[in-house]
Amino acid sequence: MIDIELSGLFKGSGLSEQELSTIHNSLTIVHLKKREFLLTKGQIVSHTYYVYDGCLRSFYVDDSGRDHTLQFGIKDWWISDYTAIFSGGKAMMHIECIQDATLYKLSRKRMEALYLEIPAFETFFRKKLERRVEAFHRRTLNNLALSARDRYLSFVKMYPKIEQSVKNYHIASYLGITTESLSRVRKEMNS
Amino acid sequence: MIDIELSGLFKGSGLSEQELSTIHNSLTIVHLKKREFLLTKGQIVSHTYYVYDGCLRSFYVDDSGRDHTLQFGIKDWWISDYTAIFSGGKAMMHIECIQDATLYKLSRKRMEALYLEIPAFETFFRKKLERRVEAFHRRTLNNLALSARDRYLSFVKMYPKIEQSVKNYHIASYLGITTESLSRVRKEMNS
DNA sequence: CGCGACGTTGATTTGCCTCAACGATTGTGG
DNA sequence: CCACAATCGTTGAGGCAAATCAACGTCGCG
Repeated sequence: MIDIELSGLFKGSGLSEQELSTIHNSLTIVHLKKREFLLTKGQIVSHTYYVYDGCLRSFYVDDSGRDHTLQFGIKDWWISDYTAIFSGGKAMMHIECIQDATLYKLSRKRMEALYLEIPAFETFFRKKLERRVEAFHRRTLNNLALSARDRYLSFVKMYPKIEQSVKNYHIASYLGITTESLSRVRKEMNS
Repeated sequence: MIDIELSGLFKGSGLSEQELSTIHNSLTIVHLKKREFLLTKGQIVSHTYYVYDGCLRSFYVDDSGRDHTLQFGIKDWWISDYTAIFSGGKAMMHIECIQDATLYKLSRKRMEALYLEIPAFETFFRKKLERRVEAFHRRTLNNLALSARDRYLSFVKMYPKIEQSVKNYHIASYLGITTESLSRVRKEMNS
C-alpha cells in the first residue's frame, strides 16, 4: 500500500479520499539508481512515471551518435516517452536516472480505465497536458528565436532547480549546443 | 444553426447526435480573408478555432522584428495561442489568415462547461492534446538533431499539404532558417 | 502596363561546432 | 584517508553551416 501523502501528486485535483485511494492502488513504486535506465529505445512504452524524488532525463540518440535531452524529470513531474505512449508505438528515446530516484508508475491501460471511472481524474490530466502543450510552445519559440546564450538564460530562469542538479552536458544537450559553447556562455556571464 | 456535417470535426468521438447538437450550438462561424488577423499580441485569448477551410498561421515576433511561425492551421486543425489560452494570459503571438478561411470558434469558457456536461467531449480533447504533445516532442527533437536541410525534408514529408499552399518564407520561419537558406536547400535537392 | 511581393543567386560574415589539450573535480580501491 | 583514474569543465585554434547583405529576375495583381 502506497503512502497517501504523495506530496504534490493530485494536489488541487478535487478528488475524493476514496477516488484517491483507487488511484493510489493503481500506482507501483519504483526505485532507481543513478545511471540505471527506466526505458530504452525500441521498447513498447506502457507506463508513465511520476517523479517523487531524484532526477531523470529522456533523450534521443541521433544517427551520428549525439544525444539530445528532451525532458528532465524532477520532483512532481511526470516523465515517459511521449512520442510513443499515446499512440502505443515503440520508444524512440531512452530514459535514464541521473540522480537516485523514487518513482510511481502508472500503466497506460490502467490510466484509460481510471479516466472512464473517475471523470475528475481525466480532467486533472487534461489540464496537465494543457500545461505541457503550453510549455512546448514556449520552448519551440525559444529554439526558433533565441541565440545559444539567451536559450541558456531562459532555461536557468525557468528551471533554476534543474540547473543546480544536473551536469552541464545534460543542459547543453537540452539546449541544442555543445558543452564547450555552454562553458563559454557561462564564462561570458560571470564578467 | 451550424451545418451538422462539419467534415472531420468530432469524427470518431463517439458523441451522440444530441451531444453533437449541443456542441455545435456552442460554435460560431467566422469568415476570414487573406491578410486579416484573428488574434494579435496582447489580446486576451478567449477562443480556440477549428479550421474548416483555408489556411492560417500563428507566429511570434521577436525583439529584432523577426517573425517565427509556430503553427499552421489547415483543414481540420485547431488553432489558437496555446501559450496563453489555457492559463488565461495575454497573447504573445499573432494569428494571421494566409488563405481565405472559414472557421468555427469556441470560447474557453464554453469549452470548460462542455467538459463538465459531456465527459466524452473532454475525452475527445484530451486525446487531441495527447497528439499535440506527441507532435511537439517530435518537432523539438527535429530542431535539436537535424540540419536545416533535414528539417525541411522532414517538414515536407510530414505536411505535404501545407508545403503546397503557403509561401516559402512562411516555411522558412517555421523551420527557423532564412528564405535564402531554404532556397538553397531546395536548389540542392533538385539536382 | 507598372509596381510591389517573392524567390534566387553571389559574396561575405559570424555564431557555433570540431578537434585537441589541459586543469579541476569526483569517485574508487588499496 | 590518500593516490590515482575517470569524469567533467575549460580554453584555444581553426572550420563550417547558415546568416547577412546586396543585387537581380520573375511573377501576380491593381
